[in-house]
Amino acid sequence: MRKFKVPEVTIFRLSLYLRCLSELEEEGVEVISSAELGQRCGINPAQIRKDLAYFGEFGTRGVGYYVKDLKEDIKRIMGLDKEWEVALVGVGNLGRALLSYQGFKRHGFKISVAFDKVVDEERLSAMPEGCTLYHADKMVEVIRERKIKLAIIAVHFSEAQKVADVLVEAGIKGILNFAPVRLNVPKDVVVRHIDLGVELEMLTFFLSARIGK
Amino acid sequence: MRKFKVPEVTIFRLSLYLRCLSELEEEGVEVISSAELGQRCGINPAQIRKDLAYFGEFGTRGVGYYVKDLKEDIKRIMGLDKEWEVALVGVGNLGRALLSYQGFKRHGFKISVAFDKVVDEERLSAMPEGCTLYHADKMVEVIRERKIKLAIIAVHFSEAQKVADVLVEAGIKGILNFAPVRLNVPKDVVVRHIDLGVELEMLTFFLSARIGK
DNA sequence: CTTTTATTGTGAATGTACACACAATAAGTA
DNA sequence: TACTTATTGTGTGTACATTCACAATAAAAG
Repeated sequence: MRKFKVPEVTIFRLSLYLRCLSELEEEGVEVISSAELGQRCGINPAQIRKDLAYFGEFGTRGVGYYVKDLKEDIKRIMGLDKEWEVALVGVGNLGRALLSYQGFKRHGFKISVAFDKVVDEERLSAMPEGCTLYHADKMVEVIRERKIKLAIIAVHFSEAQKVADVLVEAGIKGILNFAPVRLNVPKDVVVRHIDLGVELEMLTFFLSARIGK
Repeated sequence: MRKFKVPEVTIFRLSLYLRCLSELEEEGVEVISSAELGQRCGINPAQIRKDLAYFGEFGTRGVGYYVKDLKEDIKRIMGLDKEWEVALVGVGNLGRALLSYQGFKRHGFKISVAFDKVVDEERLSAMPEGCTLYHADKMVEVIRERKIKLAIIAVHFSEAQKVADVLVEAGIKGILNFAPVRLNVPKDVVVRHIDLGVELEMLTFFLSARIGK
């Protein structure tokens, strides 16, 4: 396990590098320098090297990085060398959108169970191959049974904290939260928060400053 | 207009303060100190004061901040003292989820037009009150006509850049992008990027480091 | 009107992240 | 094997962000 603290932005950028490397691999590029990679993903080459240096030495001096190897290394660093099962809570509009999002698979994620207070034909028909819908009452049981560690909260904000509590009880260790609420969880549980309102508000700030609408 | 550069995190936090202040107002709290506000939203009180100091003096020494006033001030700072019309491009699963998201209204946003390559009964029936669906060909015309400045891209990644180009042509100045692609736009256009894949990958990094699955 | 109290606004200190510049070094070439 | 070339890995300086600590000051109390 790592000894030194790695900045969060570094992890964020690793994920960008990974996407870029996948593209390069598809294009048939075998070797790339930090300079070229930096160009492609809009990041300073020194930054890339520093980011990677937190985890070891992956390049070859005078040559660069072998695309395939670096991709595998970053995947391993980020824990993406195996598939992750994900539990989805809330099969409303957003939940269904997430279920149909094809991008997860490419990243090695699979929503294999979904939960809702209501189990009806509409929701059942939204389930893709390999994903089972359960009543919300079954959350602890099913998640424990399947040893799932990742969950997505896509319920109304008034219920988000309650859901989070149940997920923690069920053994979930990482939560992606779409509800506009700061979740209270034990510190061994990691939460990432996607807040559409905040994102739009940040846009309007920059716009007002510029166009002075 | 502001003379000094304001860090992006400060804008992010202003948005948090705003939400917190709205909650306080609903609870009937009239005055709050930076210490209490900091407690509530998990931010150092000195940080809050510094953030606000970029824009002026809003508190009363020995007393604190008047909730209602500060809320209005932050709204004004962020350009949220008027309603913003938003154009949505892509009425697939994600687009429909966004159309039904009630949170936007609370923040003063209104999706008033939507565009898709396909205009069929399924999509038309997803339109809420006050939102019109147009064929994608009408983008430039409608957006210019209505002088809309904000747009959300919720199309397949293979089309995102093309859509962005059209939006820029139509006069859009702020884009919220859900497609996993770094958009290329003129520098007077602001883009915020929501990348589900990256968010999940960041989770697995922290998890792997902890539970070493 | 003066003193006390509470809390802001801010200069200075600390901590963190970024970018530069170069020594270290792997591979290719003579 | 020695030399050249390209590019990494990293020590160092700089810029930026956060936190501390206190002087400034508004309101309340005497």
